[in-house]
Amino acid sequence: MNTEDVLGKAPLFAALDRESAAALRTSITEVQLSKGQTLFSEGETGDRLYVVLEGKIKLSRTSTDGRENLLSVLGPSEMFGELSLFDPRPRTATATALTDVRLAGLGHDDLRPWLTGRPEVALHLLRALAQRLRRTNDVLADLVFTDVPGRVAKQLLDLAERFGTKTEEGVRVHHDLTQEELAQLVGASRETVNKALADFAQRGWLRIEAKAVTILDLDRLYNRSR
Amino acid sequence: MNTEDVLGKAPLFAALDRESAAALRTSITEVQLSKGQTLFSEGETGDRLYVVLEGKIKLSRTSTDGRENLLSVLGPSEMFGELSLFDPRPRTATATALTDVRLAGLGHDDLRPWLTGRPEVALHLLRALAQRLRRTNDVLADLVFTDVPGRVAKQLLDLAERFGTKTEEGVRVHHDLTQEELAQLVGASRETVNKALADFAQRGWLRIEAKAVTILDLDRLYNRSR
DNA sequence: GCCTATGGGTGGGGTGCGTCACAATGAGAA
DNA sequence: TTCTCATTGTGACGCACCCCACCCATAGGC
Repeated sequence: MNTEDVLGKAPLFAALDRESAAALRTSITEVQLSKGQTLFSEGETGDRLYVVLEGKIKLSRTSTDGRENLLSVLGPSEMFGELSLFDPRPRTATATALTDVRLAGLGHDDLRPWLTGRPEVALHLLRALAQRLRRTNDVLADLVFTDVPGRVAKQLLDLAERFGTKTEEGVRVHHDLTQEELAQLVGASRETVNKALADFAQRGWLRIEAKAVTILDLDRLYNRSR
Repeated sequence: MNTEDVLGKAPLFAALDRESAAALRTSITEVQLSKGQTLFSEGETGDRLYVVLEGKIKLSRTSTDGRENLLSVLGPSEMFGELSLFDPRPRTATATALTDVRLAGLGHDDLRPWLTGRPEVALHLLRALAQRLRRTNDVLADLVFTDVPGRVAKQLLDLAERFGTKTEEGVRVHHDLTQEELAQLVGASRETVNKALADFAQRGWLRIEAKAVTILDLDRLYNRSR
């Protein structure tokens, strides 16, 4: 997919007609990172937002005693880093490339005139943040009410929706996460997640692959996630 | 505190000069609820946001199997219900009065012209949502990394900051929550929260009162929360 | 080829906390 | 006042999950 199309799906650009979008694109700085590189770190100042063009990025936080947790994994057309832009404070998360990645970056000053001059841009962004807040509240509830295998199942289904490709066997989800990272994403230990995955595989619901799974029985997995 | 001053502290009005604020106020509908009444429920449609003028409101969600959890407790000048306004979907939480309460309500159509005509309003709202998202992410991390007593301590300190009054003994926090509700707020069982509170009281860090606590040793409680 | 590092797989012990069960206290109604 | 219902207080028990310990497989460097 080309840059144009990927950007068009981001909430920021979806609000704009073709002409305006092209104008905004002139302010964009493209960034390339190779796998493992970090774009910005917790505590730094920063007022740029990014849209993933190609590849995947993870957003993580580190607790005082050094333990990590993943807030999210982002793929093409998804936006991040905008909190420091709307609310001028240090970054509260670290952004690291899970794969080689290409990003579109936009600074506060580039965006400002569009926010003030184009109400529909601000409205789209408000909607995007509102949706994120809802999602985050869902995740919160899951942490309280759902056990680890359930959260793993749910997370896999979510990843499948966003990154999955249909095959004749089922849905292949190349998530690019180590089991350690998957564990940090669902708020559990690596071992427990591994055992949950092994159990699912044992039951024939999925097959484990390198940084990927193929979901063979969506329905069963879905039931386990509720 | 009078209505004018309370509203002025809400992010929605903070963006406006005195004159515009007065104009926006004419669209406001005031609502009164008595303790225990619900303003709106999960699943309903709705496109109004509210600012608490007096009293306290809780926002809760119910999981499929009937268990509840509290998203937040809101007091004067705090805003809620705006997600359904920015993102037209059914409400994802239920709003219930913890005390007799007075609210300022504003519908989508009332607000729309201000959002489109006044960029600073939209910017303030974006900032408010960004801050909420950060807070929610903090809560998420706490659920993963902090034990129940720690979460209780943290929650009490948060409530103290927002609703506490200084006395010669310490800080009195009239939170208006039953221990059951406090438990739902920190994502734990009522019993465990009770035991944590009893332990804190035992150590002389606080005194338990009816729907309130007086924090006697802020420092120790703070250390326990980290 | 070999050697090291990184990630995956698996068993077992200890424990924090949820669940159950019941007693005690308090607040509001009649 | 007394009765009732809501809320608080506390012990016993079980289990999900964290932590530790270890081995295996694979990939990448030399």
